[in-house]
Amino acid sequence: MNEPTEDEHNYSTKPYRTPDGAPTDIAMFTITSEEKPGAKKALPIRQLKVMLIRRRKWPFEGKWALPGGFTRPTETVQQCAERELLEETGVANVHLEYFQVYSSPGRDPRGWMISHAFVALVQEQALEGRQTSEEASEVRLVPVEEALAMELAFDHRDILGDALARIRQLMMTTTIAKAFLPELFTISELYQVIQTVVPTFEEKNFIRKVTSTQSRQGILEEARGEDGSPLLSNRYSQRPAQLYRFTDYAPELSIYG
Amino acid sequence: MNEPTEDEHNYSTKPYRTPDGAPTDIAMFTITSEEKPGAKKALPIRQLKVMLIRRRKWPFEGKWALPGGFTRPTETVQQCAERELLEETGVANVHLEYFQVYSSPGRDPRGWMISHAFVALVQEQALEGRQTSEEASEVRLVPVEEALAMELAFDHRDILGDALARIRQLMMTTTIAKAFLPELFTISELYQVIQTVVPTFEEKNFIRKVTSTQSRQGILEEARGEDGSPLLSNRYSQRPAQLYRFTDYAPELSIYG
DNA sequence: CTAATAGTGTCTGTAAGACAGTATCCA
DNA sequence: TGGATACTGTCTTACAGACACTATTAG
Repeated sequence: MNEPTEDEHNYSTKPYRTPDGAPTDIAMFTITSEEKPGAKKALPIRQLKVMLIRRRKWPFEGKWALPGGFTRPTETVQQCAERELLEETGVANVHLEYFQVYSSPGRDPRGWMISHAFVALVQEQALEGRQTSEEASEVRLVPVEEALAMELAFDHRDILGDALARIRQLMMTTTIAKAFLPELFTISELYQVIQTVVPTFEEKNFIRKVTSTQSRQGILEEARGEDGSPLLSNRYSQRPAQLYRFTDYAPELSIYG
Repeated sequence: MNEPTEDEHNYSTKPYRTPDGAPTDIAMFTITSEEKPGAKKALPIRQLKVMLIRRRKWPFEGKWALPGGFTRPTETVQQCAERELLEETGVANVHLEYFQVYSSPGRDPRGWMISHAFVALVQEQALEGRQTSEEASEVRLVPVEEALAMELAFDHRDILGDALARIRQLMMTTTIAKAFLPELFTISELYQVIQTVVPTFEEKNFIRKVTSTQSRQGILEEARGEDGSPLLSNRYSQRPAQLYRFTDYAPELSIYG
């Protein structure tokens, strides 16, 4: 380090109490898809789930908690969250977004801990294999409503509630839905994903709105083959449906106009 | 404390390096109004300004910086920001909103400091008297564009840039404009405030949009006297203008419908 | 009267919303 | 052929955008 040391400037952190750590907590969401029993080629049942791990140590030993861990002096909190997510759940290349700080005195029995909360969004496929690992019993995907009813460690239920509110807001105001969708998707897949995260969402004429270039100014574009023919999917329907992708257009919302 | 101590559980924070502090930094914005030279009863010149203080100690001695200070173990970072704002600038009862964490290693020469950044919005009148105090030379309201061109302490220019982006977004998507306005205001005052924060904002027919109950679903309501007569203002115009107030309706924005 | 701001009238295009009807394909 | 999803046609109402026009009052 070429920086001057603390001593050279008569500066010391010792007279003041300093935090005992800067942990991160990560609310990692995924949407699971399950075939409707009976009907093939029907829209699947989708569920929003959050990843929880079971604590092995004091405090809150045996309780379920959000994954996370302590930030190191050599990394940012974002890097810490990426690292912990990889270490604890084996997941990388996730949409990972900081959203809030939790600093109430006494929130952690281990000491003065100011925690940094993230939301992560990941596709179900990215978790495959992970679910059957040797630690499977200690890592669970829990439906969000169920998780909110559980007694979680620390203030993790508050954090989870806030995280859920955040991704609901993000789902309506940004194109974050792409984190839950393949590169190409049909309109009804998109509609289902939005409804899974935001159950109150309902739009008649959803197709009209989202595909009319004029009003939405093209957040979606039709997928076409090299010869210009439309790309279609019949994963969930008899009649093949047009596939779309998100453009990188990000609409600016306003309450004034 | 009735909590179990660390020792009882064989837990100690000592083996790990812990942060040297959890400071807060506050970007406090205000809009100054100045009468147009010459014309009376004309719309005032409004400017967005940010509060800076001059540092007296190492590091960055003599440099301008955002106000802020170290969080104590007995308070949340929000409470810290409120306290520091009061101590350093004499301002209380402000709209104060957390917005980001800054945790790059090396961002503070004093050690490992994870900083919590807030935006504050305050009306010019709330700062009156403060500007002529004995420390006046050490606290300044600087036009934002000027501040962004200055060499500020730490990473405060980055923080200020992010804070500005944040209040621009808040200005367009929430009713935060009320923090810069009196309880009752005219449509053109509102329009001016929005334009001062977001210079690119331009809406022909602003009155129509913002007062049509149908489309905006009433974020504003007309102010009326006890006898039901409309309350008017001629502060900035010859012809008296209708006064409005914000309702507590908060529209939910969506890119999908 | 003029300047300065506040607001209305009116026209055009287009979107929103509702909903019935048609299209496609599998079992 | 029926069921399931994917669209399209069409109609009504309402808003968006433009812009000329009127209203109010200080000086």
